[in-house]
Amino acid sequence: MTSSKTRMIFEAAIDIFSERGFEKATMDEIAAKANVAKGTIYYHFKSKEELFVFLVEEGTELLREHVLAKLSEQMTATDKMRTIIHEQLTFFKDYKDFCIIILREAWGEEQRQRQFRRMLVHYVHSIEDVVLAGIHSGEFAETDSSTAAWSIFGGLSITALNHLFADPTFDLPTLGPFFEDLLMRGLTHRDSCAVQPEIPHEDGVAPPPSREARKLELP
Amino acid sequence: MTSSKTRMIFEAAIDIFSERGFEKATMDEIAAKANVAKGTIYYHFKSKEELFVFLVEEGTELLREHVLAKLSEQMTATDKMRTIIHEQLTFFKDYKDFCIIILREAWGEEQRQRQFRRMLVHYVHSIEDVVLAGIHSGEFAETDSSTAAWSIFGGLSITALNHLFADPTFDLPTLGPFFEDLLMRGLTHRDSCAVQPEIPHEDGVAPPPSREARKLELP
Amino acid sequence: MTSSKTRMIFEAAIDIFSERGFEKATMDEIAAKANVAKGTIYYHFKSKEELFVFLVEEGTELLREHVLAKLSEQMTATDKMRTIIHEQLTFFKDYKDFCIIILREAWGEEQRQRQFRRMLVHYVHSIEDVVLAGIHSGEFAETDSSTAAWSIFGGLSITALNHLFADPTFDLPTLGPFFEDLLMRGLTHRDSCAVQPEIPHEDGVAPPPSREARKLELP
Amino acid sequence: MTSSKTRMIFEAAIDIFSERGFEKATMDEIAAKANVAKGTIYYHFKSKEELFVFLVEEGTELLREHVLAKLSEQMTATDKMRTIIHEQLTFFKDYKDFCIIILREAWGEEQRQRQFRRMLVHYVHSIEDVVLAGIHSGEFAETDSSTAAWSIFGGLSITALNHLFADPTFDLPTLGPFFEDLLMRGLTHRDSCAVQPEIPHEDGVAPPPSREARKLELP
DNA sequence: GATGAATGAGCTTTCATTCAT
DNA sequence: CATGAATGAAAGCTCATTCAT
Repeated sequence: MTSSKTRMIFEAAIDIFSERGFEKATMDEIAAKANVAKGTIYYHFKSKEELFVFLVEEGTELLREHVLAKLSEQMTATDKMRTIIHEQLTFFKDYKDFCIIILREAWGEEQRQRQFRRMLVHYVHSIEDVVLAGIHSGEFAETDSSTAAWSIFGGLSITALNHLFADPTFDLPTLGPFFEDLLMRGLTHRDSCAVQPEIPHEDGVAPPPSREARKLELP
Repeated sequence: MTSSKTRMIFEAAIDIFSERGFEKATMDEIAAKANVAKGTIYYHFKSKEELFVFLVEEGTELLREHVLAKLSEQMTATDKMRTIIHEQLTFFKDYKDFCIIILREAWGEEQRQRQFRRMLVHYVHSIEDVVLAGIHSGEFAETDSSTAAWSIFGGLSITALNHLFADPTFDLPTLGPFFEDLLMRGLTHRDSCAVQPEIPHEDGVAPPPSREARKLELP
Repeated sequence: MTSSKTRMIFEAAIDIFSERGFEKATMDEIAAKANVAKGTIYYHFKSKEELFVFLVEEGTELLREHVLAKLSEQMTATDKMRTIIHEQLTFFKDYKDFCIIILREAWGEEQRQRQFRRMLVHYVHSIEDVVLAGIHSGEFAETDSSTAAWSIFGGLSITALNHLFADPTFDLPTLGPFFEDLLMRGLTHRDSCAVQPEIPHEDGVAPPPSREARKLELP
Repeated sequence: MTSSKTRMIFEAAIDIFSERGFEKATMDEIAAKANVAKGTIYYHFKSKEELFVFLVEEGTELLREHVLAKLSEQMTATDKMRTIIHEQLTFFKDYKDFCIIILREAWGEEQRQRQFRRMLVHYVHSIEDVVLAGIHSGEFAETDSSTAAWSIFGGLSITALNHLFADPTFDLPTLGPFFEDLLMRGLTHRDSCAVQPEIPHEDGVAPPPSREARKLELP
């Protein structure tokens, strides 16, 4: 990453890979966007695959560091989890392209895809650690921590991805509170216990607004 | 789907597409697996893309029907949600290949990918409907139903996908109870309120087994 | 040509061959236009090439008969030539598609192209016969009759073809008088001799009207 | 045309296209004849069509320049026309392949064919300009200049084409005098008026040799 | 007679990679 | 270090022809 050429290639590659996907991206296009000759890419990276793996490793590591940097020892598991949610959304907002690459290119039996999954597993383990800490501290109920961690990661990612494709300008961190609520208290959060006594089950009472109409009205 | 050749092509296509991804899959390979000549595929489907879209539409619709068929009017939203979780996992177990295709091929700006997302949106709307019904009935707390639905779909899918790649023989429905718990009551389920008194959360007491070691110990 | 199917195929083939050319025309398209199954064409014609040759032979023979039918023994060579010009133009007007096929498909070393040229040679010989008769009778000057005949045929055909592509509705026989003049008396027809004494070669005098402006003003 | 590879491809392409026609010519064949890899053609030309159009534009322009270069301001229209006839025949002799391509590939509604016709029209306009100048100067009689020009071009081309296929070694310029005569004075040339008194038109006297026998006996 | 599903050879085009400069 | 012309394997797709019904 020292040479400016390497940097330019790196950035062009993220752009092109996220836009086209690994298979459809061409070295010509990357070279053109990076303003270098095609041969130059091969001077710096052994192959298209290596370029991709390099990029994916850097990116996943960046995500991991971005999120972990915000966690401190003193936080409760709950606070850590909130932070994770918020920071992953922020990261996806800032590195939209990379977010797309992550979900698109990790699944398959190619070498680069296995490598990619290894990186994801590494990241998700960081989430799982928080889950485990929470269980251990009593904040969280006993559960399968791995499933919980992947579920959190997957829910955040797919939702983000969906939003990004539906509206590229959408501000992802906006979704944070919903995720926190859903994740910490579930769909049925009977908050302070004893609350929510008068559930208006009656038919027709305050019908839920049409799905189309109410998408995302923040409180 | 009447002709047996069409059926053979269809099945071979799922196989190959899930194994290789859309771009890497070749018509030669599909033809070979389907035991038909390459031209035969083109006799039945206009193009590789059309074959893929057909397959994806059939598959997504199958998923939707598979899940919705198990929901009945009398169920509470909570029961419906449990059913959705269980049935989606069952479907992913039975149609593993298709599950892989879903997450891998829906993200991008190609025509087939937009079409694919349209199908996913259709399915996720069905989940969202249950969320909305639950909110309406008071079973669920107010929240952004769309985010909740995508989160459920994404959490289930990515977790399933991860498991399938880690261990193709893994029995996905096993994860159901964890998801139900996580989804309905969140990480912090203080069930019956005031209950859960004797959780041995004391530090150091029965430390969670090493992450690698305990993956997925069902209760 | 007895069966109605054969006739339908024949007509569809002329349509398609003239529109697409031999190579680009497909048996599917011909079958569709003829409202028969593809196999039916092969029941009546051994191959695409045979269908084409059949059509070309019929057509060229038709042209030859169409023109020759109008020539009578009593006519002078000059009148015969006028008739040939007029009738070929009429034929090209009525069988536009075939006219296109003629010039497009006769040149090459494929079997069908040799066969096609044989047919053309046959037709051009009929023209040459009139030239020879005219020379013999003293109406025409001595010249190479073959070159004259091909020149007449080629001049008429290419001009017609050009007009047909520029304006498909153009009425070809309109061009007859120009051809007759050009052919019988040449560009420099000083009819009654003694005419044209003061050739104004001076530069710049009365510039010729713009080409675009005067196209085809009939007298 | 700078690179030697481009030149080699260009020349191979003319060869193959003229031999096979646009549709039947294959890029493999062209590559083989040019002694380059198939990919190399695509490095220099975007597509088969572009290669063809390039070749056709170069060729038609070459024909036009070849002919126009021999015309000088001082010439009379008659001399110019003689020159055009002679030079076009010379060109067709030297660039036989291209001559074949011209008449074979200009007729149709494909993009390349329209483009081709545009080039032909450009060339024929140059002929028409001479016709117009002759009419203006009084050398030529009034006539439709466009029809005359296309007629000249077509007569020359088709006749040449026919000869080339009948005998590839035939020396086209030999035909020049016949064309000049035919074109300038028509079939019925009563030359200098009153001249040509002793044309032996007596019946039976020196009957024209059988058509087959005398093809092209130059005076 | 007529059909149309099936075939596979053959085509154009793409693109990661190499290498002489 | 950097370049970009050259490569050739591989891919998607077409279509004349066949043949069982």
